[in-house]
Amino acid sequence: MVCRFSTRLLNICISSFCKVQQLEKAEAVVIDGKRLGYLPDVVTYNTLIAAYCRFVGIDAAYSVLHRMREAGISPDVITYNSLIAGATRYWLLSRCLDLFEEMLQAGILPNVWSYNTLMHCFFKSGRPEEANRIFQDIILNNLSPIQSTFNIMINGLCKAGYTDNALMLFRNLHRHGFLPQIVTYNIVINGLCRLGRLGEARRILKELKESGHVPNVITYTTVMKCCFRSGKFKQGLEIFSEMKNKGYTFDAFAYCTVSSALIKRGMMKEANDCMEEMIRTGIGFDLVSYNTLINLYCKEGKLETALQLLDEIEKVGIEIDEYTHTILVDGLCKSGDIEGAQRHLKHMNMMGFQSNLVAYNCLIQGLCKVGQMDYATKVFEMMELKDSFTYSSMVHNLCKERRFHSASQIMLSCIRSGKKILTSAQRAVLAGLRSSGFRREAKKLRSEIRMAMILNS
DNA sequence: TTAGGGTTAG
Repeated sequence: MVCRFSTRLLNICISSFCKVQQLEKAEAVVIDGKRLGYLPDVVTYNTLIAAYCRFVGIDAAYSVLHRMREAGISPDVITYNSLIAGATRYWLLSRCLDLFEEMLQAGILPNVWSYNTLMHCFFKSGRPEEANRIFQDIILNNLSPIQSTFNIMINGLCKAGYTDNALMLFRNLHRHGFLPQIVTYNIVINGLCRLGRLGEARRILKELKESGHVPNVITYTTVMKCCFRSGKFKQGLEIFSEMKNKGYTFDAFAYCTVSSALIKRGMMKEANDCMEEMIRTGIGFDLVSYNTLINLYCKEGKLETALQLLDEIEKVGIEIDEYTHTILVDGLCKSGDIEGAQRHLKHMNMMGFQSNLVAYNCLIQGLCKVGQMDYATKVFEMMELKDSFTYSSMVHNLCKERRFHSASQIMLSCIRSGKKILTSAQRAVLAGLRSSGFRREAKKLRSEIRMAMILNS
């Protein structure tokens, strides 16, 4: 009895350290506990696995699983749920599915959280139809959905571009016997803010307050980000200041948001001050904080310092992600080291990063900037996945080189594929054709654009 | 134990 009570205390202590990202201290408690005769149990290992997934990486979490098995403790449904959530965090869909299968093979019955996590994983991997199938299974097969089931669904729908369906589900929550939680409100506000639907977001924020909830740190960060995104820079900074007064700047989120907004506006000194303030406050650095700092160094032209920081991240044991790589590819391009950027992109591909679209867009920009337009065209043609950025960059840069016919072809293929192109890019092509004596072609292009838009609507 | 906020390209 005494031992069980102490192990429970031990686990509470470990959990507290894990929550504030102090994994070394959590491990030290495990060691001390063992020395005193209190052996770690399944809760101890589950807590550590969840923390390693969150703050370090999936491989580190697997080594805890290995230690757990060596200690003769069998993983349970919570262990698997944590690992599946960890794999989701790192975009490893096939690993999620393997883990789910492994759990079934081990005779462990999945609970509603296992399904929730799998649903989240499908959404994150860009497979909303499969996520919806799981959601329907949960509802129709009476697998006792919980509030989180709906939160994950609403969030997934928003992120997958089905914001209006998400809003419908949000409005119909009561039919399933639930009321929106603060989390639900935050999800919907964020979904609307991302689309620039500020008026509706404001209305939901009003509803949140009227329903007796108090906006929390996440509501604040969401609204602040929304201000920066919609050009209301001063208002964003005012929210940051209010957050400080309320004690809502206890983690890295607000600092990273503000620093990045300052970097985008070229306010490097202020961005530096912001990150330094975060360091002074004693907030631990996670991957996003490191990425923000690397971006700051890159934009200041301090490539060496940025690369030194990479070593530091490696020493801490954090696995870098596609953001880190993309920031470096962009930094290398902007410093004129195109070969270095290409090498890095190749390395990124070899590492199996599939979300490399932004990195390729950076390379195209970099090549255009150093006048290698033909090479940029080759890269453009080779790219399997392209977005509005890719097309707009190509069109703008071709126009700069007065290659208006090539620009008009690329612009048309963009519009025909249903993607938007910057209005400024459209104007540049049309004006370029006209000014270089191709008035008839410009007129024809205008009607082709109109036709493509009608066919896509 | 799990869900919501922060980091990249014009």
